[in-house]
This record gives sequence, C-alpha cells and structure tokens, in this order.
Amino acid sequence: MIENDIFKALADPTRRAIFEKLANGSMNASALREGIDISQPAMSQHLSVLRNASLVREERQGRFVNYEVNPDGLAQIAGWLAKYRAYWPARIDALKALLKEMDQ
Amino acid sequence: MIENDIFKALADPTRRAIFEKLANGSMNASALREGIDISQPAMSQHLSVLRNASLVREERQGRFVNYEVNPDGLAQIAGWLAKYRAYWPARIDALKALLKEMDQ
DNA sequence: GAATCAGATAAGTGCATGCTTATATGTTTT
DNA sequence: AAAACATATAAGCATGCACTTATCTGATTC
Repeated sequence: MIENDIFKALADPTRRAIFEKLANGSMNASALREGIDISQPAMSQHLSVLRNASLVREERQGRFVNYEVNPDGLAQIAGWLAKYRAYWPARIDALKALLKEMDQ
Repeated sequence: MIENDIFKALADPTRRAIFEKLANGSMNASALREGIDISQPAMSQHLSVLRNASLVREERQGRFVNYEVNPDGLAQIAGWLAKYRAYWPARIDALKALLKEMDQ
C-alpha cells in the first residue's frame, strides 16, 4: 500500500530532514549529505525509501543523480488528511496561526 | 519531538485503522477491537501510542475508557504539510479529484 | 583505457517495535 | 466483600529497520 510507504518513510527524522532540504531546491545525493552527518550508503538508502513512497523523484544527469520533491506523495497525505477535515474546525484557529507563522 | 511521534504512530496500518474507526465516532477500547483481529493488550498499546502522539484522547467513563479523535494531532500534520504547499499547484487537480471522490 | 568519481547494492549488526502471555489496577455488579 | 469486567502494564520474543563496511555499476576525466 502506497499510503503505508509514505507514512513509514516520513516516520524517520533523517528522511524528513532530507525531504525538507529538497523542498528548498532540488539537488544531487552528494549535495544533500552536506550538513547532515550521514554516510553515502545511508543517504542512498534513505533516498530509495523516499522514492518508493513517491515523495521524491530522481533525474540522472551524467554521473550525478538530481533529486526533487515529487508532489504525488504530498497529495496522498493531503488526501489522507482530507478524510478527517470534519475535525479541523475545532483546531482551525491553531492551524491558521501555524500557517501565518510559517509565512514569515 | 511531537512531529516524530505523530508520523511514527501513523506508520502502522493497524493504528491508522483504529484512528479511522474513531474518526467515525468515538468509542471505548473494547468496541474498537470489534472487526479488527487484535488482542486486548495490543489494542491498549496502540491506543497509548496514538494518545502520546496527540492523535486521540481518552475520557474515562466508569470502567470504560472512551476514546475520540484529538484534532491537535491532525493540526500538526496539516502544519507540516503546509510547509510544502508550494508544491501543491502541480497536483491541485489530483487533489481536487481526491477530495470530490471522498465526498460521495 | 586506466583512474577517478557519483551513486547503488549486499551483507551483517544492534536497537526499535509490535506482538504474545501473565498479571496488575480500578470499577461495577451481585 | 467477592466475583466479574474493562483496561493498563510487565516481560519476553521475533521481526523490521537504520546503520555500518565492502563491493559493484556506470559515467567522466586524464
């Protein structure tokens, strides 16, 4: 199940950090390692998990592999979340605040 | 980190099933077990994880413990997702379709 | 074409996690 | 107050998962 792959992929803080980094601009696997204390194989494995969860996608460029956010995965989460929007009104103010805070 | 707790909690399909069930109406731990092949302790442990992730909350009623969706957890996910809404336009049609589909 | 480089894969290891059985806690019923 | 009941906790076990080192593949450079 893809939904399961997505949540499992995001259950790891390192993978969320990688994803966040990619969200600020696509880059190759080596560049992604900068600033994160992680071995080359570990990064490769994390990227594989994110790829299988349709959270990122790759594009080979010569001997580099460029990675970028794949909106499909995000849409899946949005879809999952939407099932429960009946419960959002209770938290709508907190959400608005959160969004505003993030816009600064 | 609470964000981590939330994604880890949702990474388990049984817990997502429990959460979904609660989203359709609050109920006690025993009622939750119906239809899901799961032991009493396992259910109790899953509920503990969901509780710690602020995805559900409990309310003791006599010797029963009533569980219900806690909007706080959902708001956290919505907040996380919002950080990446720059990528939503690319998938906005798919999302709309998803939402419409879910409304039937 | 040999050396170098980016990245993926393989195999092994330790810790996290979801389950089990057994037992404890707290509440209601008789 | 004893029995029954709803739920939680404890302890042990098997599997999953994130990491490691070693090696492989494919592309580039010299």
